[in-house]
Amino acid sequence: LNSCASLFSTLHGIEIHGRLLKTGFQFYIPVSNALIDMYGKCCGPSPSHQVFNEMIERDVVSYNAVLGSHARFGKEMEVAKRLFVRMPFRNVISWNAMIVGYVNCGDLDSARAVFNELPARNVVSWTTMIVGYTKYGFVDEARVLFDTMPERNLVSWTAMITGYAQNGRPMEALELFRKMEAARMKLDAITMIGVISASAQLGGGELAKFISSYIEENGIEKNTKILTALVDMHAKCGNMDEACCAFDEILEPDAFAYSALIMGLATHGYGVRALDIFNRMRVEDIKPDYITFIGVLNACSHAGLVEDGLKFWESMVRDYGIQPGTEHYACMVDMLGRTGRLDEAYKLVKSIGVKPS
RNA sequence: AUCCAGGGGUACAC
Repeated sequence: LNSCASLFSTLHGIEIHGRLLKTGFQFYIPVSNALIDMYGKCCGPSPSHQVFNEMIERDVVSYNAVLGSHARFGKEMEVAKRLFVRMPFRNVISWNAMIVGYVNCGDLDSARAVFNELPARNVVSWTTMIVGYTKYGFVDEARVLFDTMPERNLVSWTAMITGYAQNGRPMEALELFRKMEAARMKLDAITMIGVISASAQLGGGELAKFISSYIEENGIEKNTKILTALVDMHAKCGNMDEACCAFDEILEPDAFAYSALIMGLATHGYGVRALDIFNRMRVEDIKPDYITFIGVLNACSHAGLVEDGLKFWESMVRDYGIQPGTEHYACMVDMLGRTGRLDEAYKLVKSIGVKPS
């Protein structure tokens, strides 16, 4: 059931549910608890509730699992709160589930209120608050929590590093990375993504080399996300050869990976190569998205491929149903402007429904 | 090992 939950494999979950009823295993509380959790993760609160209601005897985990089904995405926090206050059992996990819900709906004040009331906070409570603050740009508030929490683990460090990286503060991200190193902590792939992203923002070739070899030497798992981050980093640090090598290591590149490579090639003026990669993406049947087209139009703009640019601009809306955003307009205006087609550029600006930036 | 926290790609000009 746990595997079904993490794979969102509802059909297998339902099949197992059926077998449990035949074998009588549903009367073993942990099994029904796992069922509640599986349904909550795969299908949402209603089937969870149904299993919960059919139980003869429930424990705190049963309540937490059904609470999680409501709170997880931060929708239904009203329901979650009602359940939370009338639950007969409650532990730190119940409180944390409420904090997660409030964080995920952007209600940081409520998250903080729950956190403040929580009698016995654990490392998850603290880390969830740190993530909440950084997600909404309050990096310094997050850092205060990070510095005052009684104990930190890998996830807390990663949350703080990623928070800095995502908020455009790469120096501080790397400073924490150095501290982890100095403390001889073992880093994992998720931590490294924040570190790679920070290095990409700094854009130094030496740093990029160091990071690459660090990943090799420490046996960091080279999954698609790591490799995509490396493509981006090498491109931003001016080493397109390394960027391409990283891309070639990706077994099944997705839209993120293609976009990172296309954008890197575009930035360096390799318009034709960028369009080549875009074409390969079509052949491999990977659906380009909003961001892919920023790279594609950017490639046309930087390489002066105006006719291609106009073609992709139309195709974007017609074939892929992507509504142009400010970035796409900017690429087009830039492209037309650079090649002296100023009246067309002007017409395009005037055609933007909303106020142009 | 029945329930809670960390993940990559985003335009132009200066």
